[in-house]
Amino acid sequence: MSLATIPDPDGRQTADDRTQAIRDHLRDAIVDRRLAPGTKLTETEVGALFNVSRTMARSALQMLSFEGLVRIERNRGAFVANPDPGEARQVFAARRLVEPGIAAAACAQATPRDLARLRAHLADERRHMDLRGPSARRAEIKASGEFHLLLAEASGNQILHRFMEELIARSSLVIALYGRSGASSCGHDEHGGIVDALERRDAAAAQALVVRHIDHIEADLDLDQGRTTSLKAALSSLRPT
Amino acid sequence: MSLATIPDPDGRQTADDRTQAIRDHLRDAIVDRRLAPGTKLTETEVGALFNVSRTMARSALQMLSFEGLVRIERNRGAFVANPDPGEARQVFAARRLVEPGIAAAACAQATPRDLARLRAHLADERRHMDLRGPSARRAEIKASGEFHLLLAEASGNQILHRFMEELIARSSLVIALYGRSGASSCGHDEHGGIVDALERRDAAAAQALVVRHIDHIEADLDLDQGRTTSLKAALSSLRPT
DNA sequence: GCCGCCCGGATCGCATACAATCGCTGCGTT
DNA sequence: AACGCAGCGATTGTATGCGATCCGGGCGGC
Repeated sequence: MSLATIPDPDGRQTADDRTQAIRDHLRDAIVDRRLAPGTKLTETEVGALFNVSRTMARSALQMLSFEGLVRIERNRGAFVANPDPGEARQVFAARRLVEPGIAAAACAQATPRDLARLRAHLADERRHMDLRGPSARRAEIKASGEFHLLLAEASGNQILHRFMEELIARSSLVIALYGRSGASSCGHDEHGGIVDALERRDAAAAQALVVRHIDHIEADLDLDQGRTTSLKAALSSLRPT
Repeated sequence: MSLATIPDPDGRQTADDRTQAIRDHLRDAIVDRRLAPGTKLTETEVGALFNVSRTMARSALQMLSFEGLVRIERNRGAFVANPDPGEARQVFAARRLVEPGIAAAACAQATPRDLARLRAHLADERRHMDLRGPSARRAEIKASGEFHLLLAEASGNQILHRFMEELIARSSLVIALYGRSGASSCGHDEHGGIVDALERRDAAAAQALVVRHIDHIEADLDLDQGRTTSLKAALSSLRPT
């Protein structure tokens, strides 16, 4: 029954913000699709799951709504976001705008430490790729997202990093929703190529590779599926339980 | 004494979210420098100013901290952000990355309605430019920011629009902090040129003009002033009252 | 006289309590 | 039988209370 457990339930070790921890757990659950899009997240329920009061649950949900992973309707409650194809396209349009620039910046700014972390991450990704099955696919999506986050970190710009955090989280949700399962593993080699470009400090190449990479990810999506009617779109907002 | 008043204090007219209104008022006050950077924003005090309880004040402050306009220190309180030159540079680096792309997107997506609104805004800006004095300068900074927001709106991408909202707010703060007063009015003609390019659907020109525009804004800043020591930087975090 | 320590006030963190709102169910009416 | 409406349960919106934490000032020791 438990969705996730706080590392230290008696609440001392965790030190600073427990609400932060709740938010992270919920975000993971959403991005991993352990929480289906459209699911209602009752404040009381969330609070009970994490052994905190509604205050904290509410706070965490509000944070997630800022990130676009949760939709809050006044006097109705919070629901796991259920991005329609249009929203999905916007997410990727934003990535297409932002990420090449981040790659270029990372080319100029990346420290050896950054590069090492990227390399280490590539190894992680390869490990996930060897596995099969739905949980492996989840892990793969998550790892793939983390690569882009590391890239943003390497750019040395905290603001862009935070933007990317949001974009990656929403992308993961979109991929989980609309991804054709088949080709999603193609990403890894492209990641490697990007790191190569970074190490050569070849900004133009890095940018081009990132654009191609995003193209590939988006091409793997099936964003035309729900195109029946506007009624369907309206219904998709309801909880599928 | 009153910082700002809620349109309808008895709290009916405002309809949906009062915390939203509080956040907007505070943001305006910060961006306008009616609240000096470093000022402590006590939950109780904010609540009293807007006739709400700490709960709402806290919520509004938390939103602002997400936007980077307020810094929250655990068990200490909320303070108006006091961006150091490094942070200022990150803000503008982010804008330099994002805005040209937005301009290009706007070239492709802008509706006649968008263009009309941009034109109307240009007229507003010209009106502000004719006035002199500190309050006029504030209005000018704000109007200048709104132009970029309209541009983001014209791009048709809500996500990018929200990113720009944050960047513009932080930019306004940075300009207010580090701007040399003299040349800031140069921006207007550039705005006009950008709209011209949009109307011609000339994406390349629009991008180039936006980049030049951001260059000019940033060139007008004096980001080397606090370069004495790291001690100075540490002290700048304290409240100047 | 200077330094470190302890204590008090202020402020936040979080929980709980009360009020407002919404959707739903069941009844009465047409 | 279908529609409209009123009461009710559930859930959120908002306020307040209590304990925890941190900063600053006063006191004692060195």
